[in-house]
Amino acid sequence: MQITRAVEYGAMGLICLARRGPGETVLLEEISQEESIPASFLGKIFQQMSRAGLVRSIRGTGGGVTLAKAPEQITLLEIFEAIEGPMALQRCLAPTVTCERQEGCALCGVFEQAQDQVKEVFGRTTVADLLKRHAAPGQGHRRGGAAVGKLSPVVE
Amino acid sequence: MQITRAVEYGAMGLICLARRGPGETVLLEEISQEESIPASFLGKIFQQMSRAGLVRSIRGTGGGVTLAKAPEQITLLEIFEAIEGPMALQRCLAPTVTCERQEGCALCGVFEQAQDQVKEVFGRTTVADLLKRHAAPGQGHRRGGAAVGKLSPVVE
DNA sequence: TCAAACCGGACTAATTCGGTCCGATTGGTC
DNA sequence: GACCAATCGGACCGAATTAGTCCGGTTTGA
Ligand code: FES
Ligand code: FES
Repeated sequence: MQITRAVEYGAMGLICLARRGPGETVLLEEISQEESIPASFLGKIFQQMSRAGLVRSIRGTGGGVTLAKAPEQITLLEIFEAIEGPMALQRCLAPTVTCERQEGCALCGVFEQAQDQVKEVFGRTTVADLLKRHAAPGQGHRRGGAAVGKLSPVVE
Repeated sequence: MQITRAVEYGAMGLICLARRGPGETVLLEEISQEESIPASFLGKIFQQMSRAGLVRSIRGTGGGVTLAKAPEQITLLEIFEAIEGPMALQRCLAPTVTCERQEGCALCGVFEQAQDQVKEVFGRTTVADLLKRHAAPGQGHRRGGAAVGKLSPVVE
């Protein structure tokens, strides 16, 4: 039950791309080195993000990848779904379901609530946000985090 | 990135147990059949929930398992963590971290927000809630669910 | 003492994850 | 047109995780 490396790498890749000027094309190899992500794996990931329309990729000499939209327009949810497909926190929330029970099942109702929350967080977080927060170091995120029942006020 | 069967089965098992009278001991075999969960797997799962103090298990003739607390006192979060250990939606949120980056990393900050939301949902949902919703069939949960940006008002 | 039940750990099969490899394709450059 | 630079696409592979199974051990009631 963990976010995969692919998504993590994908997001890092886009942040790295957004850090450059807008519309700049960068070699995959360069991103790979900068973020220490295996180049061939990163290639795969960018392929998927390209198909999803998040980046544009240019082949041939002088090619590379560019953001296809402004960093403020690319959400983490899009990145996630570009790479993993539709989010399904539990098997019964997937497009094709294999579980009997189904109708009137309480359990997947809760899972769906949880999933909607995750989607909401991912959906409101853009690459620009990530970049901005990345640029401002100092206080790491760890262990000051809101515990259950005391949510961190992130937006407003 | 999915909730495991073990957690799903664990929750179903407890719901099944709660459906009986309070303090009633039930055979694992019985739960297994009722919920069509492999008996030996279910045994494993109840072992872990027993160690976590969610159920009490009685061996020997006439044994079985009972809820160790009232259904209103057992949250889905407890079930989850009894079975899976501490929740970590991403590797950097785990107790022992293997990722460089760490301090000032924007990405896992977002993941932690998402995780806190999930914990909040799971933490407020008890076995009693699940049972109640399970008992009231009719409207399944599917596809009426809140989309991003329009959260379902569950508790207030 | 015997059988009913859970306990505990070792084991296994299937699936997913985290990549690698390589040939094909596309586009510049000379 | 030859050649090189880059991504594309799919096949492949090893490791880890998931989803169980098995079996001998222990506890307990009859
Ligand atoms: S329908 Fe499969 S767990 Fe609810
Ligand atoms: S510290 Fe590992 S992804 Fe943020």
